[in-house]
Amino acid sequence: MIKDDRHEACCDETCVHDAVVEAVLRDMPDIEDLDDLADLFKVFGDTTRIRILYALFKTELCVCDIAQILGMTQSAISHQLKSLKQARLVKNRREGKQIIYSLEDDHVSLILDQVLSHMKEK
Amino acid sequence: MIKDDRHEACCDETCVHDAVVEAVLRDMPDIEDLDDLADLFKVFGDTTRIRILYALFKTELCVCDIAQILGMTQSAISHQLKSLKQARLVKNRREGKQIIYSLEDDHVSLILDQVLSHMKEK
DNA sequence: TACACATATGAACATTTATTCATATGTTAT
DNA sequence: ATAACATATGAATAAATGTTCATATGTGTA
Repeated sequence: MIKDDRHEACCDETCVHDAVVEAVLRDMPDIEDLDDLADLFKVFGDTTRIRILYALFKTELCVCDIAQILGMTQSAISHQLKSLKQARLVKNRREGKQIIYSLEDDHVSLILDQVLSHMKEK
Repeated sequence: MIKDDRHEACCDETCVHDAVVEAVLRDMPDIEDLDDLADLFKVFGDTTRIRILYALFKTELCVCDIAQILGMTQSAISHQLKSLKQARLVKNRREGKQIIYSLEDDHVSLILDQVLSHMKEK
């Protein structure tokens, strides 16, 4: 029989190393900052957007070209470009009827390179 | 009246810059590699996981400690640790009843620093 | 002005993903 | 062996996200 209906004792007072926990909490960045960080990573965490970034890595492109390159709908691309722009990873300018997109700065490529090197390790 | 029921002409043959498109396609990494890359970013793209990584950045921790630090359920933490481990961002070892987690390598911190610097720019 | 083109956008739908709950696994101590 | 503890895990639920479809906006051109 189970007589212990309070068997979620785990982590109440038992196994937690209080000193360590407090030390870590003291040095943790603000939750808001970590949220912003996660949000930025989230932008990179989608195949379509990563492919767009790699395409733009080579040259600036209009929306049509990107859609053609990825074999996707103009609408889908446009939606994702909006995300990328909100995250300040790409910028755009109008040129007649077209709108030309390009990478915002070279942090993008640095970030991509960093993560790529992690992957290549094994 | 609308006589043109085929007005999705966009990007068919018209505005696409074929030469540019082909050039970009030639240099694009394999889709599979880009998928892997996106998957890795996806792991960073979650508040809980980012907070876990930052906690581990300071010191190795058992699951209970992490749950305590983040103010979350042991189960939730355990699930996320699994993701982090599959992505090879953390490793673990058993120590008695506890399992101690720590960062897998220092690429993690390099990646985080890189993205942080992008955010701090403006 | 009217039309065609390039892009943007809102709503709907489908899919993915994070957390919770209940329970299983594996370790230590009695 | 049994009980208690620390962690892992499967299923269910809820929330977030990507694509599609239809349509709107804005630009150049006849």
